[in-house]
Amino acid sequence: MPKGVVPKDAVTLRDVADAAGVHPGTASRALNDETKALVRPETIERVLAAAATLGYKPNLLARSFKTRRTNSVGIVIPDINNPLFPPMVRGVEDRLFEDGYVALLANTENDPDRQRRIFEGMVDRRIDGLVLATARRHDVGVAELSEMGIPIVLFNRVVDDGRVPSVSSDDATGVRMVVDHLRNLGHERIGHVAGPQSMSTGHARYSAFVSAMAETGAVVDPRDVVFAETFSIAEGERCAAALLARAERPSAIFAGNDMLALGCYSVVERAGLACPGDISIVGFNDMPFIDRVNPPLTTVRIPHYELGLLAAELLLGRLRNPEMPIEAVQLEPQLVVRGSTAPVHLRVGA
Amino acid sequence: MPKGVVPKDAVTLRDVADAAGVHPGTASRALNDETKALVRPETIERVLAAAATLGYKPNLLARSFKTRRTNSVGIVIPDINNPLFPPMVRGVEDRLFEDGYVALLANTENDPDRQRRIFEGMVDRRIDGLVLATARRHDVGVAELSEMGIPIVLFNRVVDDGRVPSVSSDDATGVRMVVDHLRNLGHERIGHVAGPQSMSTGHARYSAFVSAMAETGAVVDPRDVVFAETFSIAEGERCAAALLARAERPSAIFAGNDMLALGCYSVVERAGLACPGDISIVGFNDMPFIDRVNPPLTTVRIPHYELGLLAAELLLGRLRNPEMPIEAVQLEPQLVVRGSTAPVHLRVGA
DNA sequence: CTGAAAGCGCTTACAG
DNA sequence: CTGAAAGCGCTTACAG
Repeated sequence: MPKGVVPKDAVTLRDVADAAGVHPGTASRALNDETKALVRPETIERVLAAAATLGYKPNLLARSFKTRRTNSVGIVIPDINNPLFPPMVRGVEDRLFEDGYVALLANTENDPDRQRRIFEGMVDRRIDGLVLATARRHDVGVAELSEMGIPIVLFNRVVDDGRVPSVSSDDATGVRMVVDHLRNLGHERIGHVAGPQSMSTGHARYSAFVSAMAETGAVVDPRDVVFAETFSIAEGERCAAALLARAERPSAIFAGNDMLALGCYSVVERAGLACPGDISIVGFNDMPFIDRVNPPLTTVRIPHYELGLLAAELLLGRLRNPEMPIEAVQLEPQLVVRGSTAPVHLRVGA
Repeated sequence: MPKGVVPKDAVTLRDVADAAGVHPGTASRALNDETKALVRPETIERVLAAAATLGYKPNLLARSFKTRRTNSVGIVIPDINNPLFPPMVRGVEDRLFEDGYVALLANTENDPDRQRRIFEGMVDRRIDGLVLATARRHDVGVAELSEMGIPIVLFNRVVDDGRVPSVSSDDATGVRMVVDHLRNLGHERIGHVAGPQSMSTGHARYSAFVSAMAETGAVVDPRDVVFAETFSIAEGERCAAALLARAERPSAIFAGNDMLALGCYSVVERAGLACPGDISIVGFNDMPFIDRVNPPLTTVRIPHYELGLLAAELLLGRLRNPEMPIEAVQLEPQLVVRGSTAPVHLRVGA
């Protein structure tokens, strides 16, 4: 490591000021959009010309050190390998990029300790704000950040106490569409592979499932609901296996998201069952590439990219005006009927 | 925007020094692993204790401004929505995180202008180095960065002049495995949907295809090769359609990557052809979730995560020692035979 | 081993 | 409208 060497910037503000024959303070004001109103037009021109000929580029580190703004924001997600997140992350990044911000990305793996270390690294680097998809319903990390006054926007998942701005999908509506669809097809007993109840998505979809079923006059046998520990294929397999192991299995399974649905697919296939011939399966999220699986999965589409875009928009708003009221935006989902569901009267043996 | 307000850090090095009864310079040395050897053990202890009770956290911006090291690196990719990249990005991030680095992520969309703006934003923020998956075979942006002395490591794609460190897959070997597989199955004429020739991946696979075919005694009709503009499903469709439009179509298509192969799938299906019944298709990359498509795609697996890991490792090495010789690592690929290829004698009408 | 001082490159009240 | 000065919070030759 080169030590003791602090190479100076090729050309600094002082060089520009000298070349333009003004004081560095004046050069600074001339170069800054917010203060250039304070300086005479001819002076501005002279400074700009000097800056251009010298190829001056401000040292952003010096500026940030002074102003405490870095024009960088952190994006924290569980795992970019989950296909749900790339489009959301793109949404956030694209909006940030538009405003000259840069994005730090990190994956928590839903590990609170890792999340804490990630938060620390970002806060220590003085990110201006944070966009988070990792919130648990009760999240001490998020609470701490809030108390520190770090601007935050949650996306996809939300916290239980509604004191943090967020952008998510209207899961209650989405689930109701699923239940109505299945019920209209004639399904009486619908099983549910529920997501983790420590997360708003898992919990909201589960409770919406119970209410929606009740609304259609169906009662949910508690044994027809199995709770996954994580939103993963492996957990989907475990839960689906439990459901299929019952003496009389439900004629349909609503999975808490597409990853869990993929797990259901594997188990159903391994059990030698046909889908939707023997059992119908529905997912949630309409994540990228899920439209390529076989049989085509009926699921609920949520606007991934827009969700990210909006989350960034909200954060940018708070950065401009910290006093902005707390918003919890919910985006409308849409049922996408594909091949994994069928009327029960078409079922083999039904 | 709160103006004119420069809130001071809660507790600074000066506070710690005061509490410990030492000079700030001494406190700095005591707190820094590289200089603590210069200070007396009791003093270190006193400083550490003071820092702990005060809850001191160094201002990383101030430190970076002084030392010109930010412990941050940029990851630049074409598009995180391409399933190939999430695992690679994870590999890079995980390795960086281990060493206390933070990652800035950006997507170029293969747009040189956007790439330039991204580079500028990162360089201006004084990232310590850059890991790039967006290189073209002749890339002025990459060349500029190199000349500026910014430590770079390329991954997935490489540049033609081998003067930039890189980690990629051994495409020549991978392609040879594909060709041998297909030839052993009895295929005489194999078409190729080639990737963009401006990128090393597209070009290397295309030329390896031609050589490997020759090695097996087959000659490639130039009309059996169609060049895609991008590695996308849409381009795969366009190229496959061109191939199928020929009076006598080849019995197999080797696609430059899995995205292109997916495009081939669509066209074949739309044409009412069966795969592998009527035509065999092979992809490249074995990208995540490609194992879920139907029919199962034969492809070449490259170690995505390890590739990212190694790229980060190489960069970290260069950060420690800028004089490190330039390495171009190639990782071994592996043929994954699934259902999209079949012996020609089993074909309908063959 | 430690102190005193300089300085990294900006921005911004404060005067004029 | 502009200059002069202070200062953001560190690190690091330079003395002692």
